[in-house]
Amino acid sequence: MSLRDERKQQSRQALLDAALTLSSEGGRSFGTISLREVAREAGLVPTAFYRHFQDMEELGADLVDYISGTLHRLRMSLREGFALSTANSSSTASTTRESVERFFMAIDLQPNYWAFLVRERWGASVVVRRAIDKEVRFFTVDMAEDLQKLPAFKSLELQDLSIISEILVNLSFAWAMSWITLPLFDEDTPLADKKEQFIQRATRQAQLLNRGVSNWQSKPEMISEA
Amino acid sequence: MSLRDERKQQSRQALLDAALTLSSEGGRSFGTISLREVAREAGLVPTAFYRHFQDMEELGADLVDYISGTLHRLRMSLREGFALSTANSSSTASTTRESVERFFMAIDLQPNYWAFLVRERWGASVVVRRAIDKEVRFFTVDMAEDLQKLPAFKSLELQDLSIISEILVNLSFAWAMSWITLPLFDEDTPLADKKEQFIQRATRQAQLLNRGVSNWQSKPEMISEA
DNA sequence: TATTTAAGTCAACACTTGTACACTGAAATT
DNA sequence: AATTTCAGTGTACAAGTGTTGACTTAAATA
Repeated sequence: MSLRDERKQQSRQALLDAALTLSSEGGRSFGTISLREVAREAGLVPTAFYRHFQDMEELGADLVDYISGTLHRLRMSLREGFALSTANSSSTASTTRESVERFFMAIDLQPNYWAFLVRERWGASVVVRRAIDKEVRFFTVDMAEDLQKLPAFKSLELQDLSIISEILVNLSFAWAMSWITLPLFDEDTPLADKKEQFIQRATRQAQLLNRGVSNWQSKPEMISEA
Repeated sequence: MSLRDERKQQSRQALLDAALTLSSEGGRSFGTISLREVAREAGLVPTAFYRHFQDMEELGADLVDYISGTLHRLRMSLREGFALSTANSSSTASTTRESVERFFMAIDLQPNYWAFLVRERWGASVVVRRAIDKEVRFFTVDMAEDLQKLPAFKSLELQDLSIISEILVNLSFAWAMSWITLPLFDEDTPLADKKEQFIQRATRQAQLLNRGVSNWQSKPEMISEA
């Protein structure tokens, strides 16, 4: 890569980072930040923005791609986490709890990334929504394929695994955002206590899902559709 | 109520409706609409806004209250729906499907209301977020109390019912928004087909949850925490 | 009937916004 | 060494923003 291209890439990244930073700080979202703000935060003049993106919509879509790529590693830990909790029939409550904890620890590594995806999944920009929707679909499919490789899920069809993955993804998004916004509310309760309580709740929810999965085909007449 | 108060109430309602309308139309959200826009849409001059609300934040919080009140009836149908599908152990797949269909029909009655709550749950305004969070909490508690009255849930503790309700609420929000945005994507597939497919997916997910609930206490040693 | 109250109006303010256009200057190419 | 490319600059403009203060005017009160 040439020197000029390298510098251009740096500016581009600065704009992406600026957009993420601004849409993450208190009480904002991607739809409320302006082109000028982003350029200012990136240390550029407003008109320089157009050298990298046609408009804010395009930046938004590219930001989704960037975030998705970075979160690939975190997907892995999420998969491993759920895998551990359901790999064998003798799974205990403590292993489920561990995987839930691992999930929240993964979120704490890049909370802004998760917050952006969850917030903008139904946010203002149509382009961004489409990009995230695509990513969620990939996420769901990947997880279904991974689950299929596990002993406990061998008997299930890929279609059913996709259903399970969809629940997991939707719940994960809700959990992630609740987890991130925990420090914001009820400032009278100690944060550590709130975290512990929340982990317990999420763990129980995961256990309930496990029950559903383990008994998925035990009464097949209830599954068949008319 | 005096004539003057009555007219004031009308203007107030016009402002609330305007805000909901504007934040519902294509590619917008509450954080992106301006005070002047709302006043204009309501047929008022910008400065008249201040006779009703201190700022947009206050309008947002009041709008959440208004929407929540109106959706009370829809809560009922959702409760009845899930109740029907889990009231007895001989529940079939078709009754689950019916309750899921009833849920989506309820959403179609006031899609804007649901969209507002789901979109702004993690949206830009902190005040609105707090208001919706409070409402979600009420929703969850109400549902837990209702479930407790049902035969199939009698053996469960209120705490566990709250866990189940939390899953249901989070999934319902995700379902609702996916349902509402169905017409927006993949315009090559017929809408009716997409709806049918989505209902089937949601139905299966609900069935999986039912399995989890029915087997919740069958292996109590797995529930106990360390 | 005379007075008060307050929802809605009007004009003006300081400010931010997106974008067009002509420009500079260093890196890349010839 | 001369020329081209192009990321970044500076200026400018029309349009929109929240909020101010003084005003009208019809309903409520006295």
